[in-house]
Amino acid sequence: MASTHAAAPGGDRRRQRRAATKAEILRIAAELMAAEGAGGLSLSAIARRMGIQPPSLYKYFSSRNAVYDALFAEGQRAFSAALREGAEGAPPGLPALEAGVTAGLRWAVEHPPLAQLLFWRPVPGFTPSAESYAPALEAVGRIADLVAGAVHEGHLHPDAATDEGRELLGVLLAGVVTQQLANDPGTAFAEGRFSRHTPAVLRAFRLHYPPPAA
Amino acid sequence: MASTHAAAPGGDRRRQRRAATKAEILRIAAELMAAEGAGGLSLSAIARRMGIQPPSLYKYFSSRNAVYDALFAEGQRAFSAALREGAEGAPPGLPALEAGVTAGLRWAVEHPPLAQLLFWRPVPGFTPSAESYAPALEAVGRIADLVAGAVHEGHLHPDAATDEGRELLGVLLAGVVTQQLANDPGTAFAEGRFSRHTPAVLRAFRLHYPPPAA
DNA sequence: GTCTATAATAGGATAGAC
DNA sequence: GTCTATCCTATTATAGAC
Repeated sequence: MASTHAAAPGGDRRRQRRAATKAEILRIAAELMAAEGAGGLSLSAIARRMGIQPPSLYKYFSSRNAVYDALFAEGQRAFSAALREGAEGAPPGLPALEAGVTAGLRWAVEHPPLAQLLFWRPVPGFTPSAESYAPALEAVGRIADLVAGAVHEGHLHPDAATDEGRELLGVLLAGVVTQQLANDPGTAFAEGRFSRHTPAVLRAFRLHYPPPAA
Repeated sequence: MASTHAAAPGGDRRRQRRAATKAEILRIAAELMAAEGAGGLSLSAIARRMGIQPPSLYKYFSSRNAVYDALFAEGQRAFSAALREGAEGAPPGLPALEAGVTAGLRWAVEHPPLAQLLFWRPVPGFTPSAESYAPALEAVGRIADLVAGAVHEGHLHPDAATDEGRELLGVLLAGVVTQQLANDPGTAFAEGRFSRHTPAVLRAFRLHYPPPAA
């Protein structure tokens, strides 16, 4: 009854090894996307870079799109984590919103291939699976919560928490990422010709939804 | 001395026919990009759709990237024209700026494949030639002129005409186009989940650079 | 879990006949 | 300016030995 997948001695090591190999595949895939463009990923190139033969990759991912799907999920989780960690270190309300959003943008600018996969649709035949899309919805919800928090603290007009407000914020974020990655790639977040204007972008959002009291 | 390329009788017709064929190639290429994604263009597919053999295409374009280059140039010209025509129909200053920008965004949302080629970098090995990039600079200059006009009329703070102001506006435009094409493609400009917020986006820019007098 | 071998396709691009 | 034929390369994916 004791299969190789059960909790037999050595099974954990084997699973760890397998997970490490999958992680290395994804790491190299992201490197290749950075070099060739997000749509230019090929299993052969991954295998070459790893020093193995292409068929071996199928023991870890069932298809090329499965690799994209895993990268998409990983990217969404990392983006969502950046939002959360950025917001955690700041006082609730507007500061948390702006810190979270800034951290998210920084992550995106520092991870071009994954960010392109999240914000654009650069791969012809690929659409994320429902499982991989779940963290995407979580990130959207997280931003919505931060906006709601800022409204609740009286730092923003309640209209900021409407569809219009959330979508306007999404437009601003996507704009920074898009312009930075398309027109000034490889520059650090703080110096990026577009990402350096993140504070101005946040200011625009603030001015658009001033609190009722002010 | 009279070569077939000179102004001999019939030469014009021949040139027109040739230009028409090139235009049809580009039209079909744009259709395929819409269906397969901007990076998914193949000469074979174009030839199939036209009912000719792939090698025949090389009489019109010297390579696959030459097709992309022509599409890029065509897109930039059309985008720039949309800006100009939109601005022309409005009073000078802020109205001209907002009308021009809105017309440009409308064009982008209505021409997804070309807009992706202009705003993103979806094709691995392709970078626009200097000739094709010239209209891009023209479009940028046109927006700068519109901003300067609004400042000159006293409708915007002079800071709007700085690098920061122009880059912020670029971020806003790229954000609308990106979000609309990536997350709600195929919807008309006025109803698009993101493009419908164009007036709000322009308002944010206005509020960010209020005129000194106000 | 790795390999070799191979299928099945497709792609871009060129040479040369007509 | 169109075709056929072809080159060369590359891809994803599967079958089966070890």
